[in-house]
Amino acid sequence: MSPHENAAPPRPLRKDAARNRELLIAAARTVFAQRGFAATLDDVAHEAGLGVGTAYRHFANKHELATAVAQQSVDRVSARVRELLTADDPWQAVVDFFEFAMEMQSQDRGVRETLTGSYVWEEFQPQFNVAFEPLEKLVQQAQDAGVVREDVTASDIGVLVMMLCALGEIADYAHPGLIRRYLTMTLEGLKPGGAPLPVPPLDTEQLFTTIQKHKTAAVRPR
Amino acid sequence: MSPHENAAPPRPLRKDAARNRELLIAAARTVFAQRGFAATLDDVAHEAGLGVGTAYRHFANKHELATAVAQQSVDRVSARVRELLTADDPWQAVVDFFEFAMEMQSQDRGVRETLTGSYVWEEFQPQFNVAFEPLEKLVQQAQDAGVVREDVTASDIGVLVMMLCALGEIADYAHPGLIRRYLTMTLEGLKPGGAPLPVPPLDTEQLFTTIQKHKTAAVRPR
Amino acid sequence: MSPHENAAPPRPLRKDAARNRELLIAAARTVFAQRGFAATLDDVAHEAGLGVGTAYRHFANKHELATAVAQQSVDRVSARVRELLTADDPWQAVVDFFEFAMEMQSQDRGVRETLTGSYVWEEFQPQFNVAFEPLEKLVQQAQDAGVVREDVTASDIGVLVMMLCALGEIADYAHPGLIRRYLTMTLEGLKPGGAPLPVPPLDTEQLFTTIQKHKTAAVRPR
Amino acid sequence: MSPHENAAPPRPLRKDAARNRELLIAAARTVFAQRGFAATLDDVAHEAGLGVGTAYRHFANKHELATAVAQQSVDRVSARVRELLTADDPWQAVVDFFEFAMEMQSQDRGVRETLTGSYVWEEFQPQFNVAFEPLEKLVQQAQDAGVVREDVTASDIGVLVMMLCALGEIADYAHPGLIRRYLTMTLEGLKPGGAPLPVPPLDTEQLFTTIQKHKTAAVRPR
DNA sequence: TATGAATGAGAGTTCATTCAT
DNA sequence: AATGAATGAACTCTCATTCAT
Repeated sequence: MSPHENAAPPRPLRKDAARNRELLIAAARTVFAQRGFAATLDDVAHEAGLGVGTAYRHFANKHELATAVAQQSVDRVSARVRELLTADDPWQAVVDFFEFAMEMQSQDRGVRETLTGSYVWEEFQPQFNVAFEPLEKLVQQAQDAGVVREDVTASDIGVLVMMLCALGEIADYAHPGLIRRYLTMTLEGLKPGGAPLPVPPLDTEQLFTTIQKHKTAAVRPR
Repeated sequence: MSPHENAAPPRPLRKDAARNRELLIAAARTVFAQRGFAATLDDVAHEAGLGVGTAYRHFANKHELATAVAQQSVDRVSARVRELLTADDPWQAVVDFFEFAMEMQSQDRGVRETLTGSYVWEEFQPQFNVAFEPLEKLVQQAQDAGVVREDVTASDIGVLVMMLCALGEIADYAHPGLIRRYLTMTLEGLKPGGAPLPVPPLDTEQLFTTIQKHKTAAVRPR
Repeated sequence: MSPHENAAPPRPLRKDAARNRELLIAAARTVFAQRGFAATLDDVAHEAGLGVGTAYRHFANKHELATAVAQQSVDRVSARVRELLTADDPWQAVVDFFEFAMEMQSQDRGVRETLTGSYVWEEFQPQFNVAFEPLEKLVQQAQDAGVVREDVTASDIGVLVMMLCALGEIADYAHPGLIRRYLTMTLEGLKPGGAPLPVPPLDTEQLFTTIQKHKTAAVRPR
Repeated sequence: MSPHENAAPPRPLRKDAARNRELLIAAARTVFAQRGFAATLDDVAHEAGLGVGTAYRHFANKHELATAVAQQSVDRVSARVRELLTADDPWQAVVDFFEFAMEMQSQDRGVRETLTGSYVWEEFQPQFNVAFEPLEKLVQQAQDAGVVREDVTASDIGVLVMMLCALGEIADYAHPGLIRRYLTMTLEGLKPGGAPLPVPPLDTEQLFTTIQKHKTAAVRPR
């Protein structure tokens, strides 16, 4: 690289710009975690020690920033699932996955609002798929081991996590731990030997699209 | 005896006014059902073919109208539970109760937002209790018949319904019927013989209070 | 030393923002001067060539802007009183003070509404006191010279100004100058030798509090 | 009068209608006295035990009712002045007039708002004149007795009363009696021997018109 | 005729987004 | 590139006045 770089600005992202992006996402996580997506972008920007304008330089609008936050969360889930793929006990791996997801949401109202579909956005899809691939393997392993009913899919797990998050959204603040009661019941439903499921599951694509559709109806950006 | 009668309405309400009140609640149900409680009172009023002022004559504010809508829904649930108390098959009664609740929420985003706690209000408590009393009996009957695990309570049913509603909120519009898949799984979790539940349930009062607290954090009336 | 400096403005305020703030206060003075505090903040903002939102960026609400306007007026009075303290003729200084106050109010319905107590606010008190200190000296000087009756206080002057303003409020627009007629009569009442005053005056604090109380009853901010 | 009166309805006012009119004015006096003209016509009507509609049957709008109230007040003043015309001591008569007016306003915020010009209306004029005629005589008597300066008129008295009322509006609630202090000073200004008045007074007509103009600017009926 | 329900323009305030500095 | 000031549509709620019952 020549030292005359002023001549060629189009580098992907200047170092401080990249840093600001991360600052913003971190601030957004903090703020959204506490007050949900109802929080102001002004608040997020100031939490990051930046101006609103800067936020808009990095993210087209509030939803995009929210999506970025959500993506990071999903990335963390992805990573965890991949770890769990190498676990010894396939059933425990499934349980651990649920517990990890519960742990995440219990800390973060933004995550809950995301998983409950109040606020996701189109650009979200890639990460979504990335997370579901290993989850499918995790489920398959458990099914191969005969500890999870055959007719259950990764998208079912996604749905069940979301339902549990809905509870977390309401009860976790006042009664942390309560969610474990319903997690236990939910896990019962995954074990083999239950009544046949009357309706086929969504595939990953459908699940994503469905959440999309919902949010579009729910939130109208100005 | 309607549970509302303790309220002792100061005057019987003029015939047209009573009709408009109903019109407003109906309109509110329609509008809130489609667009959630984010919808404007203006919209509700116009859906009812009335002016905003009229809405404000009947309801002190948006929350009160929302509460009225929610109360009607809860009343319908109450009534249904009481019917089911006389059913022959106690398990089927429980299933029917879930299906009724699902049917209701599937039609109505307002109901879902109510059950998910985004928008309930203090005055709501009496109805809430009225609905839970017979539900406790329903659970007891099923437990006496040995078809529901002993450690499950009415408040658990409430929580599970709420979780299923969260799914309805997202998926029902695009995939009506999908919810039956997860209802089936959920019901598995109620059957006797499952793993012990690691955490005690909330009692009815706690459940109500918890939903209250949540909503207070989420929605700030002006 | 300006009396405002204790306030310690967090930041020096960007140049354009500072200008807009002044524009707003100026516009507010103009608009409130003509139409009183009943005028809309929308109107004020547009008079300033700005949007409402801008007004709300600078002032938390209408009252705060009104207070800012009122403070400027009181500051002008303060300054004038201080000047008059050095005048040669103590009686003429008192007269000049009244005339200055009349001149001010005659131009400005906002000032009148302030002095008549329709719209003052808590934060206003410091300025109020700052204005009354030198006024007390002015009165004392006149009493030492034997041209004002001994039992009269600065708060009396305040009250009399207010009463004259009430007249200005009604008559000044149509009959500018008329107020001088009643000012003359009022001044007669200040001269030594009159009938004893049957009731003690308020002190400065009481006067302020009284105006406060009144306004609180009259105006209810939302 | 024939007993067949149903045949001829166009009598000036049916007895109960007349009674309702009085009920309304009485209620308006009560309500306006306490809360000023900011009070709702609904409130006035209910205070009278009637519906708003009835209020509108008797008075074209809020202002007209306010005017009716004001008229009664002025009538009471008129009557009192006429009484005082026969008093022995012409100076005391003037003093008594002021005291009567102060007494009235001290009880009634509506009166104050009327006399301060916040809320009078066109139809008011006749009563206004009726009140001023005897007042002129009262002043003349005092001047003939040499106890009031020659260049003072009835309209001056009106103006001074109004100014004192402005004080009452602010201070009377918290400091009843304080007004007597300023009444004393005001009366000093009326005694012969003062500095010449630099501006001629308004005549009654002008005074009325001036108050009119003011109010038109101040209050904009919708 | 009396009632009180209905109306709707308007007020104060918020906040996502734009844009001048 | 970063800032934060400006914008204005939108939202909730009030109340003088009208009108159906």
